Amino acid sequence: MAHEDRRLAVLRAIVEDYVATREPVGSKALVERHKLGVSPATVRNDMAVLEEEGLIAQPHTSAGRIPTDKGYRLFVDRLTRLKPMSSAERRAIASFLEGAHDLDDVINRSVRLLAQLTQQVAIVQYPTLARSTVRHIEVVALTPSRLLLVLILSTGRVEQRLVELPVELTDDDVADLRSRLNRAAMGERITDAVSALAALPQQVGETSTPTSLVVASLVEAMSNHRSDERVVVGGTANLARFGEGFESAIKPMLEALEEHVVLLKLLGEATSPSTVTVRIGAEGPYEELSRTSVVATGYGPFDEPVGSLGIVGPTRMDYPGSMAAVRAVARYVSTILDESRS
Amino acid sequence: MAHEDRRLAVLRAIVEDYVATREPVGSKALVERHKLGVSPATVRNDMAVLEEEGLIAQPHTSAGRIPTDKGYRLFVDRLTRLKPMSSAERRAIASFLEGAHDLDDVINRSVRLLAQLTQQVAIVQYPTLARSTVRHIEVVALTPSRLLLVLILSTGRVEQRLVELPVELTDDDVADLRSRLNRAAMGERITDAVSALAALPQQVGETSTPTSLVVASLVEAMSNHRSDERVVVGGTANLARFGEGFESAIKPMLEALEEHVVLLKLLGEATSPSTVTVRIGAEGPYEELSRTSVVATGYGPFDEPVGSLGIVGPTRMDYPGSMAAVRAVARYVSTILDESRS
DNA sequence: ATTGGCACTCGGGAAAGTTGAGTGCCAAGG
DNA sequence: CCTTGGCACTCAACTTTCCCGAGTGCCAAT
Repeated sequence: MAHEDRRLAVLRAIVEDYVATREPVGSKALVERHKLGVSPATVRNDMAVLEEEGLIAQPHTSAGRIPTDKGYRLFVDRLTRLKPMSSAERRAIASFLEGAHDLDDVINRSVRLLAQLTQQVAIVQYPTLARSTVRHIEVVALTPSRLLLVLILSTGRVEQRLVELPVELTDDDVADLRSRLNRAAMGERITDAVSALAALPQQVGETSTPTSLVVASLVEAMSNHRSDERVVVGGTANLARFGEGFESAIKPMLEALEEHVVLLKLLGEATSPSTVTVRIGAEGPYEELSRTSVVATGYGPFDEPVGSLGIVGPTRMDYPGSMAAVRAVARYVSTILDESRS
Repeated sequence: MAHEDRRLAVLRAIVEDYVATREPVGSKALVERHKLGVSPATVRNDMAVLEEEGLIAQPHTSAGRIPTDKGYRLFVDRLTRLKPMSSAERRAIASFLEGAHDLDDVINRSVRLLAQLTQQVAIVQYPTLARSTVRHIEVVALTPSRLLLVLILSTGRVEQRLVELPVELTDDDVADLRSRLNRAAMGERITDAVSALAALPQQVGETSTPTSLVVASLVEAMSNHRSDERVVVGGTANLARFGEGFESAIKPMLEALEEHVVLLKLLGEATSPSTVTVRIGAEGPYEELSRTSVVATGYGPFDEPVGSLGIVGPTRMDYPGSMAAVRAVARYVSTILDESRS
């Protein structure tokens, strides 16, 4: 139907205006700002229908309409044409990220960049251990009975563990241990490395104490959930900008941002690098965040995502813009990581 | 003079009440809540004097008094008796921090702890590189021409650097390099290690390219300012609690918290572990933070501080409590670090 | 020096009034 | 059957006015 189309156009207009002005939008203002080719009265009729469908609502009787969560949902699902980044923006992104060398740098720059592009709070997850492969295991004897294990992964991540041994090792023991560990685990995926390592002690058939202790510690480091939970947050100052009636939501936001577990859960839904996932308001599991939305995606080689990144902001946000920015940054991060892996 | 003493008592009472109630305190309320043994009229006279001295002020003519920055200053300098932590608190701190193993853990737990104890925003700086000694340098060949340098320091910090070489190295070359580097730098302080390393290439008199590249990279890692700038922030959610008229200050706060350089500058004044430094309001260099105070101290062995930690909050804060908490946490962190260094 | 008394100030909350954007509905016109 | 201009109605939010009472400064008495 022709009417159906126009109603959607009206919805889109409402969303766009509301996002831009932060104020309920009325029929008159709508026809003025968008050339809809119909009169306010007609728009009012359409609005009535949209309201019946639960896509928009009025804060109070004599006010304009604002989109509901459902309205935003429909908007992002069907009415959003991803606006490509301007070439200036592309260049800015590229040059900003290319200055980075080590992993920390890439991650930190990404958060800042994303926060700046979207003017929202940005979240970037460190590459998960699960997907990466072991590049090297270093064993350093701090004292004869105290070892520092350094685990170097393909993504550039470095994990460290201290092990206290009940016996003293000679330098040769250490060198032997190192080479055995590396022979078993190098190049393997974490999961495979874990099993390969687990098989080690028996294989060698020595007095298993030191080796098994070391292995246990390594396995622990590899399956360490805490490390998998590493995320970096940036652009918190943008929270203040939300202001104007959003104050009540700011506290739960700040709390969530400190709870990295929560953040990971929010990001967790979006692992595929090929899609940008949007969670709107109360769609998520957290009551307190019912007025915030999350725009996220995965990064890494697209058949094998290694992490997620995204932004968090009020439900009233610029979805097309955010989605474009999130996607763009994710792509660049993917490329950079890929280069450094070569 | 006897009057002098009472006036100070009045100032203390004003500070305490204002901190507790967040509201300007009047003469009548004062005598009711504190047994000063004098009448409101007398207190009013004292107040007039205090106001003349610039220690207190009235927001508007017919209101109670609030302390000025100068008033707080005098309060913390002369009227604060550090209240010791309760033994329950001590135990809580100890058990909370003792669960930590690696350095990251200690730092992260400390921030949380400090934020929780003070109900303010907490900042903890990573141990500076400058003071630590080199424990081990690991060289890993990722490809024949690509080295990963891992620098392990006495504080448990691990720095990594990638080096691209114009030539290819054999495993023996790498092993040789590693042992030479370690012989030169191990056990040295960063500063000494830098010079020792710088002397290396000539000493050996080889075609200096790979070695000097590696050395340059190591030196860079050691003098890396970015790493020295590492700070962790926690308890941001407490910002929301400040609320009620403090909203205008919340944005600059959030901004400052993202600018780690700023934070370091704030902490930088307080490096000695034996003193707790307090910066009140406009005493600091940042215009925007004129309504916030910093309570900080150094940690580490007291003759050789390795880092600082502290809290940031509104000028209207519980100074005695904050100072006690900051000091307590700094002490525990010092102990823990000391143990793990043994 | 301290204190009770007293006139004065003034921020801020309650009550009342005003405005105008926005709505829903209806009847007329394509 | 959809669109449109007209119209009466609603109600949040702003402005104005009013009032109260906490708090002050000053003074005269002790």
